[in-house]
Amino acid sequence: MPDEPARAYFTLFNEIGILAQLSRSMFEARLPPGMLVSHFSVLNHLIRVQDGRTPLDLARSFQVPKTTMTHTLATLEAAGLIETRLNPDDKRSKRVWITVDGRAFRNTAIDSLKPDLERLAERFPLSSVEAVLPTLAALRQVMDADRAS
Amino acid sequence: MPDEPARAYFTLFNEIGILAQLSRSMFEARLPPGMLVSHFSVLNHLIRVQDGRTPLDLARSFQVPKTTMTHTLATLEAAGLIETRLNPDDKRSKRVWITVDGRAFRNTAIDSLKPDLERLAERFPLSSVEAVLPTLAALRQVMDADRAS
DNA sequence: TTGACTTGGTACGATTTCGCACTAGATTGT
DNA sequence: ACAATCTAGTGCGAAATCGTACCAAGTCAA
Repeated sequence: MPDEPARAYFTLFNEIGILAQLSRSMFEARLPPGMLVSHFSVLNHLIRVQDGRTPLDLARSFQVPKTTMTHTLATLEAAGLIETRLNPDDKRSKRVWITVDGRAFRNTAIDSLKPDLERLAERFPLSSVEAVLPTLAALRQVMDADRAS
Repeated sequence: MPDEPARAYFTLFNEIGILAQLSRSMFEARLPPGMLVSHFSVLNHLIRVQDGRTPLDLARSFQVPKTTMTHTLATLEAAGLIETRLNPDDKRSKRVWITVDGRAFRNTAIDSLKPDLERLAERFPLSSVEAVLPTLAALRQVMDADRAS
């Protein structure tokens, strides 16, 4: 691969990294102190996708090591936002459930983020989001598959 | 803002976060043990943009707190990949220079990443990169400007 | 059934990342 | 000139993240 295309891929990943950083700051500025995007994302995922997933499931969804997920879940459970129950089907594993408090927390967080999104939407319209999302999702799928192999 | 558009923005940031995670893993698998993307990125930036930047400059470029950059630079300097000199124009600040070893390290890293990029390019062509890059850059600019205000 | 192997989860320690508080040097207004 | 303010950088402590090693439960094959 010649230098020029390689550079384009580097630039893409660089841009993605900085955007992840920027969105992280934006989100965390609105979350209560001590709450991080990692916590919010798990709660959001439990509602969006479904309750009752295993920790390993969640780790894979977010592409983080399972030890990281153990730690994140412990924090969420200590805060009463989730609860874990043993999985009767497989005694090695747990299942994670969001609590009433967890649901409320997630909804409040979303509400307090909306002003930021609205401001953002003025300069980066929904149509642009829809323009890039499929391509990014495709990239994710490719990288995901490659990683698994 | 109704729920539906809000969800699209959430999905976008979720996708960006996971992609950042995936590219991080991909890069770090090729870097020597102990070397992280944060280190590589700084070296790359010093070559791409220019030597002789101040730590604060770099922190802003990567959107990380300045204490984080202090730590990253200390690690790089301990490894002999950069050196810092006092800035005669402003005695509060330093300037960061990449060393010969640093340059070599960065070039080696890029070479060892190329196979991954080539494999990626088979399924996610350069044209797709070029399709999303301008939009992502625009999003970055908008968020950057918003943050500064 | 039993031994080899795989899978889900955690304990532990190292490192990164980050917020807060502080110092030294620069800048601004009067 | 000089006090108030701002800026660059670091020290320190807390938390997140992650790799390694480990244990318990499940699977598979002979």
